Amino acid sequence: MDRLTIKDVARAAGVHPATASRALDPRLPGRISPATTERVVRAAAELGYVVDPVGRSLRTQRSGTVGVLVPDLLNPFYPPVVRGVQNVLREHGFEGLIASTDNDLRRGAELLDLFRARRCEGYVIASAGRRDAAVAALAGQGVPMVLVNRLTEVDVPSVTSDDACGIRNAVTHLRALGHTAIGHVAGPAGISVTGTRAAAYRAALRTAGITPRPAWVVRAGQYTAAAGEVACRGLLERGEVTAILAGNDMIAVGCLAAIAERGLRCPQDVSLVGINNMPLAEWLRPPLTTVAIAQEELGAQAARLVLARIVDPRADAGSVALATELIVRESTGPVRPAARS
Amino acid sequence: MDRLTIKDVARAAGVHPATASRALDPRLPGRISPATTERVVRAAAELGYVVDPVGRSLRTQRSGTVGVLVPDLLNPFYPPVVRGVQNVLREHGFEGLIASTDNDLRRGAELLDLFRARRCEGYVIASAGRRDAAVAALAGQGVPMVLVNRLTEVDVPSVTSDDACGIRNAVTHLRALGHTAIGHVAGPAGISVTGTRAAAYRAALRTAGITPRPAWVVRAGQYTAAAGEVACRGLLERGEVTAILAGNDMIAVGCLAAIAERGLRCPQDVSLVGINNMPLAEWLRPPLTTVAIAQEELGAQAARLVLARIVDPRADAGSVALATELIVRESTGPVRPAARS
DNA sequence: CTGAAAGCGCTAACAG
DNA sequence: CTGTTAGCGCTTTCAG
Repeated sequence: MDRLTIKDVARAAGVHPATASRALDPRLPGRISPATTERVVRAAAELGYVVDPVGRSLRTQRSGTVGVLVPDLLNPFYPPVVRGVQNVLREHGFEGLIASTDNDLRRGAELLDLFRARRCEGYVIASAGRRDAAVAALAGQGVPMVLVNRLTEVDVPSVTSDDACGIRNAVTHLRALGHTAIGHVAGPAGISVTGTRAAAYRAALRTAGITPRPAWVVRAGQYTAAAGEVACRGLLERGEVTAILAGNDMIAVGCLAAIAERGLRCPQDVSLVGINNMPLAEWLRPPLTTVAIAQEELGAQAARLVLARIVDPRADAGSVALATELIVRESTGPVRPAARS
Repeated sequence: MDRLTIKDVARAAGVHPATASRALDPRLPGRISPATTERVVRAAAELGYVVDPVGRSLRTQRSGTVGVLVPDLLNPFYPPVVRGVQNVLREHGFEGLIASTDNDLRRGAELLDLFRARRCEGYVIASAGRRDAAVAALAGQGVPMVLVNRLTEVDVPSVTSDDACGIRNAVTHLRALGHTAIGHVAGPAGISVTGTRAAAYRAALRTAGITPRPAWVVRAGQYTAAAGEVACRGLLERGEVTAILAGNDMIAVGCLAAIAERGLRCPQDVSLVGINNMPLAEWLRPPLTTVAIAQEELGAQAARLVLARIVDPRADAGSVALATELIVRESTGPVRPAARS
């Protein structure tokens, strides 16, 4: 009942193993007579035969496997991305090997080696640093690879969210509420989204007729609540801004803590906007206004691009930017005239 | 630079491929002369050879792969578990295939088939229903398998948290604050933890000298905030309890919403305790008192048990219950004399 | 201790 | 359209 091979199927159908193999391969249309195909398929079904991927891999030099690298599975941003990737891969008979780099480039390189050892046919990488030697090396070899969310200096096909548009909408929203002194708690340097978002923030301010001031921007050392809290304290001490755009929702959580700690209220004293729309955003007090990113779709698109490149390595998988949506909750409100202490 | 085989290593070292293979196998002590071993190892290192797991698998009939099934990767409880599993597996040269069942038994069965097709050598299953035919069938075949957190009717080695102890501590804590009318918002039926926790809740009450009343217990249809909110409303309407033990943190989030909706304050009017200590617990308003579970350790232990059973299938991997810890935050406080409506 | 040979399960290339 | 043959990369007999 356990080890069922193509030979068993062939014997049951009264044909040669090679014929059975061909009959079961849907990509060979008309190469086998309908009658034979029918007999083989029936025999396989009755016996409950499933191909041994190992034997197949050895012969075809293809593993049916894609490496998926995320910075941190514990960060609620990534599980939906992984889910999107897995679903699409499985639809196409592939399996994703999932790993977390813990935001460590060296660990990422090790994991890529591991994936290579396992003969992954392609890679979905959400953990790339702007300067990521391992990723650049792999890209240089022409291995099918798609970056998600974070880009490298080297040009590699990617799927990102259109943060610039989302941030523009957020600033417009704040401007309409009367805010003109809008701060930004940026994420750590060395990751592309940090720069993208900071630039988009400045551009959006200008578009709204506001001249950005350097004193309005502080940097969090990581995309975590703790780092966000520390950074936000610095911003609040200067007492200039009435609204804050956080680099992402985790940083926004830290901002919320810093705001409360200082005896201020959100949104009465300070309005706050996050980015990502993580599940926890709606459970915060106050529920967080945030720029939603279609995380699962991010993963799904990435998987589709990799698969396309696996099927045809020369297919130039262009990069994609997915639309974002501003989710207005209760952390943003009209500016108070007296707020500029 | 790409396809490097054992033959290449053997040639470089001037030995037969079989010899090279033996020299690189650490489990064969003294079967190969130190000099030869040295030469082969050096050659392999210089060339950058890594074994092809496919060729090895085909020969050894072992895939180096373990299937890992969780109910829902988007539920923040599971990523740490997965991480614990992966870390231990990788330390031992194994790779985990990760999949979410979306709390759907049929989907779980499909995924198990997928894993079986990929020749997984063992399984870590965190998604078992109390009556789970697919899991039971697999267990019956003597395939190495360890359940995490959720148990089935069939007896299978498992790693769980000692919820009973944690809940006892939570009730003791509430009792010390003066609460005697303590409610419970249980999770959905059909999952073992739901029953375990409900029973532990009743036992803990009795231990604290309180006679549990049926009217104090309501059931949420899922372990989600939305379901918790609906269930909790029913409990609050009766107006009997001054404290609530939620079936887990997600349900607790829902309780928080229901409490606020009713114009009550936590903890002044109603104290609340969760279970799991998910990351979001400390970001809630008020920060949630909860029973912490060592999730990563849960996964790590499970992986160790499976590996042990893979190495020696007759090893009777006993079940393990990990200690819990009550994390007291701000959602629990002294009972108000006037609180009983 | 090492070499030779065989074969894991599958499919591509080559007949027929 | 189908059978034959061969070999993917590795390890494990079996000889020596």
